[in-house]
Amino acid sequence: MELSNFKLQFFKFDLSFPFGGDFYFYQKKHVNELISNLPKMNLDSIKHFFEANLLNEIAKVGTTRKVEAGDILIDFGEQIKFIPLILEGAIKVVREDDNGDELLLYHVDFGNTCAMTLNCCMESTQSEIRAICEADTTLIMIPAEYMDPWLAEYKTWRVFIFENYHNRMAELLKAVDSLTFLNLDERLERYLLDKVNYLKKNTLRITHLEIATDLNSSRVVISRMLKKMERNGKLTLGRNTIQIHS
Amino acid sequence: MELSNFKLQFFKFDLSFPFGGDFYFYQKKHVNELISNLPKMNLDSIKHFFEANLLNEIAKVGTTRKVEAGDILIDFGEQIKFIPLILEGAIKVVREDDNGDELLLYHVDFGNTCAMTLNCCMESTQSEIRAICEADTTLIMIPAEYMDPWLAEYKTWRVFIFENYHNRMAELLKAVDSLTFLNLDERLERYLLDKVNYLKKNTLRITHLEIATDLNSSRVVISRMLKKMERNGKLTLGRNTIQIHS
DNA sequence: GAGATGGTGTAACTTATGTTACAGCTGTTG
DNA sequence: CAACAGCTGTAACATAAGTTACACCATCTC
Repeated sequence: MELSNFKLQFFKFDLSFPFGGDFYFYQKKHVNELISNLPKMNLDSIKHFFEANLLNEIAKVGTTRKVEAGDILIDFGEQIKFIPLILEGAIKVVREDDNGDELLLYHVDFGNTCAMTLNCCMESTQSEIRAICEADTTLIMIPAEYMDPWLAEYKTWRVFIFENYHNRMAELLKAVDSLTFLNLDERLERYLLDKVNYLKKNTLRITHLEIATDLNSSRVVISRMLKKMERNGKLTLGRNTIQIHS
Repeated sequence: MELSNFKLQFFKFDLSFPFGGDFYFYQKKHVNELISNLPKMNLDSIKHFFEANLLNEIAKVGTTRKVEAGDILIDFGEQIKFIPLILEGAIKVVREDDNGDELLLYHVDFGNTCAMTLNCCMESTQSEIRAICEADTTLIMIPAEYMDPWLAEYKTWRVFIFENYHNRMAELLKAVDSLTFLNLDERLERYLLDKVNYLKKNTLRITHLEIATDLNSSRVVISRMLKKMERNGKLTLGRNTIQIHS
């Protein structure tokens, strides 16, 4: 885990700069300037989400963190002390039962946070999910104690948090729908298209076993279905790769 | 739909009573006094959830509504203009696909609200679910426009809203878990126990077809499983009734 | 009380998915 | 290069759940 030194740098600057509501544009520019000095932290992607004062605060108390593909960001039962705000990359959120069987719930990508995590921040409960990085990911970690006061103070924070809840809820609903109303072959198809979408690649590096795990199925079944899809011209199979024809 | 006249009555009273932060206990009592004058609106069940000023506001802008068992409270695609706060009764939330196939997602009962609905209030989107009353239900309807300002102003409102989100999310997660990791017979068992729990009756008035619909299964299958459970001494079947042995 | 309606029980069959078993292939490691 | 581990393909079989069909009841209506 790499922590940037952004916090300190910003603080120094901040002392010389008495912000007020009237400095909106100036201040915004100021934050951007700072960002440009720090190639590792790029708030650009989120700067339209938040009002200037809040961006300021985020920069002050947040720390950047880089996580590699495959790393586990949050695991079951962990106490969460930071709100993760994703700047870049992609994270998958999975659920597990007592037997260790898994199911992929949904993906979280740029500009979002994990609403499951938010609950934990607000109520100091434990994580009910596991979050795994799918690609190299950059995030800002915001200490959980800011969650509540920012809700009171910043309209854009409220909007952000609620939009995230809404999105996560919609994703969960989609998961329920798939499980209830779709057959495995349809779920598989959706899964692959989803992956193509958020990884922005037509050729996926993945094994049949990994897919089976995500869909809580078995490897043999997935291989069978993939082969059928290949015969139908929907994709091309290779060792560790699947090329989707879109 | 019956609207109480609570709003006006309270307002009259309110004018003669300049509230301030220091009047906490007095004010609380005051609210209770008012409530006792209005058998139809009983804020008792929620009075511990909210700070006095907020209770005050709820009473001012909210209207009570009584809904009968079987009524549809919210339907797919509806625009939601009120936050429903359940005082008494039980509501089930279901999901439907294009073919009209249903699935029960979860139940909402006393002291709770439907977080799905909250999203809609905040973002003026349409309902993704249908909410059906399972028992005669009393609720307070709060106009959606108070959602955001109260978040800014009242800590207890924030806690309430987030707890609700958390609970709904947990329920959805439970639904996903059931669908993924349980067989239909286990889901059926859970379903029945759940029903016993929140209806607080051991003998359920329900048909096999209704159960099949809630579980998105077919009547024949449910009858088969129920019969087996009866043979195993878990319950007693009757026409339109199931008595659970607990 | 005859017919209609809706709820329940059961058998026989189909289909989707999971399981076991095994063979062949690829890339890695000693 | 021999041994091994991990990935893929396929056949044969097992199981869970859905479907169709029909009989029997209870209740309600005319």
